Amino acid sequence: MQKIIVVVGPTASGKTALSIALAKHFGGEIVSADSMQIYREMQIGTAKPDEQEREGIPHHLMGHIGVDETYSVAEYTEQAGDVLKILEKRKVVPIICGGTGLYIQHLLESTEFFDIPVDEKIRAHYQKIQKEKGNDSLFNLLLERDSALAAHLHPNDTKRIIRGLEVYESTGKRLSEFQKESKRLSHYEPLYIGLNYKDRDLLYQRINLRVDLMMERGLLQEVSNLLENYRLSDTARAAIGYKELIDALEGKYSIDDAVELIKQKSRNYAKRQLSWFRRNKEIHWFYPDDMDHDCLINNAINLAENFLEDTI
RNA sequence: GCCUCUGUAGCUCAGUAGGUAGAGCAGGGGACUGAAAAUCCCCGUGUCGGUGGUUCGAUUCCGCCCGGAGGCA
Repeated sequence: MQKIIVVVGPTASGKTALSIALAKHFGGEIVSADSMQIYREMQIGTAKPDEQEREGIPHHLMGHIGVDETYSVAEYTEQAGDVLKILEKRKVVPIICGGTGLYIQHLLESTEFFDIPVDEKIRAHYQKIQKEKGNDSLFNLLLERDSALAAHLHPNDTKRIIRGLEVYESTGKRLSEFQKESKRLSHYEPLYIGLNYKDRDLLYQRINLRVDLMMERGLLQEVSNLLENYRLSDTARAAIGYKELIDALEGKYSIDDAVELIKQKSRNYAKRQLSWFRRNKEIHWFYPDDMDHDCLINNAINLAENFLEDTI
């Protein structure tokens, strides 16, 4: 079993600083679990730590993808698995740090990822059905083909419904079957450390402040450069802060409105992240508004120390 | 000063041909197996600006008062 320290939490909760402190203390290396920090050319808006902030700690899976490329959990799971293997051989403690719950879950939580690539043709076909006949008739198709999957999906959840239909059509097997078979014993032993604010308003204030800071650091410039020099992939374009400024640059609304929207979307996102992470009962939560910074770091280090020493 | 429009949920606004009201957004909770910074679901009592009047009953009609916007001077 490979022991792994995992730092999770909503945006702007202080994950980066904590992960670097942990890495320094244990001679560990950081494995990012962030669906947007993977992009090489996106710096400011993704709050990617620069060289100085990294304090010489190696960061894996950060900035290793071009903005013209799409990316998904599948690639992440595979690449992160490889990185963890290498770190294990080198006897280096991996510190996974990131806010993308799905990536972390697939990497660590007993889920073998099955290899069923996207089939754009099938996808388009069902999207057309959805458009012409509506959500309900699409949902009924899934009910016929994979009722177990349909049972826990809402009829409006077309994204997942289409994925279910796509898997069935391209493999002849139900997605719910794949899901059942994907359970396996994990060979990872994670220690989850979560960061959250007791006072939600405080977290939101931090988010607002950080967006202003991003603008001061030249986010607008970064976005217009990307627009001029690259063809952004759909996944890269979906990044909060980029999407809104692109729309503003294209004249849909003012830059000021875009900035407000970015704050809004970031807050909404933080809430969704929390609802994802709260589900994981193994997380040891720390609250920066309940404890001073050094104290929090020391407590986290102590927790990790016990975890790493303890050889079960 | 006169005329017109307007004041309803934190915000933007519907609405009640008189029986005390509902959407979007915000906010809260949840879901999540190859788009996940994505996508989806659930949660709406608020002196209907104030005050008098008409009425069995007014947020709705009428008067006055107080905000706001526009027009004429």
